[in-house]
Amino acid sequence: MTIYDIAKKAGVSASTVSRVINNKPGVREETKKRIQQLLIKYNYSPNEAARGLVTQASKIIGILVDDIRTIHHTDGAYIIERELVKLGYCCIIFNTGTDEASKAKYINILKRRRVEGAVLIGSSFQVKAVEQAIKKYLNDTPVVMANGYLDLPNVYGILADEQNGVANCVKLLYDKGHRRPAFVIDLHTPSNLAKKAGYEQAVQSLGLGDILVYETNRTLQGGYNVTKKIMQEHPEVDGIIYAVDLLAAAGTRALLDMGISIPKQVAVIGIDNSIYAEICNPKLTSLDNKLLNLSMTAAHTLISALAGGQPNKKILIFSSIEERETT
Amino acid sequence: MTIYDIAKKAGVSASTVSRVINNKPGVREETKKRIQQLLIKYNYSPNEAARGLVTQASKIIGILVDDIRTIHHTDGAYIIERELVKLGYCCIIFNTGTDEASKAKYINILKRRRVEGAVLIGSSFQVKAVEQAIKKYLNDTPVVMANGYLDLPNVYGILADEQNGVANCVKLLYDKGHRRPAFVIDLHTPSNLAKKAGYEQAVQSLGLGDILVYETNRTLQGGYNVTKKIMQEHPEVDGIIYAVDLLAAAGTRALLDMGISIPKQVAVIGIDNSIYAEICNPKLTSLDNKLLNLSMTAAHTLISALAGGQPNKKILIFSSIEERETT
DNA sequence: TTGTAGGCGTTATCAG
DNA sequence: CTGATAACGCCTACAA
Repeated sequence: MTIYDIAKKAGVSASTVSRVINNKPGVREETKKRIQQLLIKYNYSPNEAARGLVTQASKIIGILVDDIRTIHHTDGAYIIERELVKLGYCCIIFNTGTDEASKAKYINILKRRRVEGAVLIGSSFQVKAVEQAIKKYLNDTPVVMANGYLDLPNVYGILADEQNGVANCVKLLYDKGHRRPAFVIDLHTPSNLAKKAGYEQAVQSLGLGDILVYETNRTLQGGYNVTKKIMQEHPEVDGIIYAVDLLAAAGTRALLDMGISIPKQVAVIGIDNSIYAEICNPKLTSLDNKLLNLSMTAAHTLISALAGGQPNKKILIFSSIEERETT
Repeated sequence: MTIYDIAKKAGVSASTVSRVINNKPGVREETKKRIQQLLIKYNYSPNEAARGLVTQASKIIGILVDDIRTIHHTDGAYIIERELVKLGYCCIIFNTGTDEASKAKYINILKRRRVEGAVLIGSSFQVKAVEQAIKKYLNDTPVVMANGYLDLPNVYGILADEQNGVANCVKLLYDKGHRRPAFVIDLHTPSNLAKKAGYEQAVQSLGLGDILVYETNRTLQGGYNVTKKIMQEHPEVDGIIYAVDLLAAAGTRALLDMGISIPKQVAVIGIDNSIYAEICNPKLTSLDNKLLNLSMTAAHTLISALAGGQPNKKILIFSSIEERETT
């Protein structure tokens, strides 16, 4: 069912039908009514692709998520979707994985779909390959990075101050008498590296001795095992900060299973302040990097840029520590 | 940059460029090379909307999610996306909320985008308004329902046998000596109502006395409060089944805070076998409704239908109980 | 091997 | 107030 079909049935031209559909003035009330009825009768729905072709506006936003295992990435995508749909946009969402080359590929796909804007969720987009792909394909399209930044004229970054945040976590432990903190990292994303840097910085400035950084993979088993390893190799450790709540949750359980009391003997801090932190027993103290705020800000930054505004190129969102039962 | 621009630079016609882009035969190797270089030099990317107009194929799949708070819905959407992107589709994702009317609206949006297929995630799509909207707008497009079904020729349903599953949970409690089970429900979705029916059926067939169904909202606080209420009003209760893991996790904590031992005094069972169940301490026994399997099956059903196959109209996925520490 | 012409479904710009 | 007509970017016969 096209506007031509409707036009024929109504005995008018396609342009008149188009006017009615788009609520343009200059159509006699009577013909308008007639056409509207036919539109309804035949369940006419405009073809947005054809429409976009002539208006040069796809009304599509591209969202790229680097790691769907990270609950606040997926949640963030939905938050952004919800804001943009209000303005009549539709969102195509891809999960790119952490591989650099494939990210560039997806940016090309966004170009082919002629997206009017893009949001890249996750700090791992902050790499050369993505920068080049944006320059190549999306250089005329506003791109908002949720927890990342690239120095390009059309790129806007919303960043969590994770380095300071983690440094503050170390200080919190210190203030509570925990002087031997360890740090657990999984992926080497810019975000995680910033957290690690915050840990190292605070440990050094407070003179807490050696840096104790342990690596694991982002699974409950990984968090569990690495925690046991830490305590075996360094029984003097009295506080552990984990790069994400998920690992902290597993670590908490490992400590408990080892008969270690929390937070008395060992304090635990997670990062993200996700639902995991609240479900955990004892409830996790967690660095709140303001996911919701960050995603909302990303959405509004994009909306502003889309409207021709001049949003801030770089916005820093301050984190805070949500204290619960593990510190 | 259009094929015309490239054609001009190459000194050929647009059709020749088109042939090269689409790898069609009948282009002299030399001109082909020349054109390919120009394509790369100018970062040409075909406009998929224009392409779709002429090929009558949007290569777009629509995914509708009813409730993004449900972690296995959002995860499911990503699983499905990942499968379809392999075949060159791109997915537009909307979260519709649980409101019936707005769901119909989104189905219309899918039509306007001329999606080639759709996946509806969540049992709450199993309603009249959606059925009518599909008939009206998507009657020629394969629609797969993840955990739902509607009796229309183009609709395929993948369903979890939650009623039996919950009945089996009651039996499990029974076998372990827990004879006064209660059930906690939040949303009145078809899925949750099936779970409730399973509970009631088993309680009756085992002759376990009165039906004890409590309602709450899907928050940790809700799960916590309702659990205390249950134990106050019915201290004889010795087992609680919660409609979702999230509530069970909160309930577990409430029981512990009341000094009730788990599972000795009161056993707990959640539903979804989500990560929440594993993070919880004690780890939750949970009804595994095979989310991953269900989403995968949905994806493959759609792919089969898209390819012109005749997938099963209705597939039942059998659940199982993952026993952990709360039973 | 290559080019021309027509059309996909719309909107926009003119005339009338 | 209404109707031709020409785009938008691409593909595909058909013709050369």
